Amino acid sequence: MEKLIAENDCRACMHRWENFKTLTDEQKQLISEHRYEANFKPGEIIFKKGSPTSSVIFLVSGMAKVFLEGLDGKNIIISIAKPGMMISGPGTYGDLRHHFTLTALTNVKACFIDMLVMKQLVHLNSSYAEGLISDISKKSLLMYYKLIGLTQKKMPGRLADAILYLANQIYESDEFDIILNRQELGEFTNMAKESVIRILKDFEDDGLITSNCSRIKILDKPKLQRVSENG
DNA sequence: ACATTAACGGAGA
DNA sequence: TCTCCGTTAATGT
Repeated sequence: MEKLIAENDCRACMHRWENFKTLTDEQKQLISEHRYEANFKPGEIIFKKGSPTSSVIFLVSGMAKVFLEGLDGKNIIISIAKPGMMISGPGTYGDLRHHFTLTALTNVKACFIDMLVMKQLVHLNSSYAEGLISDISKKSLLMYYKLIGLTQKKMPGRLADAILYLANQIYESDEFDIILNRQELGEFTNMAKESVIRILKDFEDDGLITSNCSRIKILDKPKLQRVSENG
């Protein structure tokens, strides 16, 4: 019974997002009273481009992909979401709509926090507000460098970036099972899946990585970083 | 330097 | 069986 209470009280979960540390107990309680959980299977849409930004989302468990729905049904994956990250769009303080779609890559438990409450906290707590701006700014910066990478790097550089991103930011390990398939890896690096396959093989031939199906292991990280930097 | 297309085999529903 | 995925090679831009 004790355990059940702990699981339902989101104060136990609050440490997951850095910025929740700025909240008072009372403010945390406010969030506790305005949050809702839902479970998703791989491939299921958590929210869709165009839908209202009525909640901020945190993954309790699992991973999801954040992607833009471009022209001709072509997607651009902009990031992978995992627990501890705030997932909300720039539409939050704009047209109140999502501009990207979020779908589950694994089994996902997601926590939906009422957007009105999140906005209320901005008024109540200036440290929280600053942390929120900081979070949004970091994401904005990432997009700048992603834009440079996608437009000015060649394919090996882009794929090296993707592998380093997954290793450093997502899995925090140099060996991992990618939850992205080849198609999605292409959507993340703006290349055809056939090119992804060919360049993965090139990397393998050059001793940078080993890859069989979903398992990827980085063998020579400095060299991979050089490929990333040299485009 | 890349995308596209076609074709094939394997895995899984 | 049918569909999805990974892979390869040939061809197109």
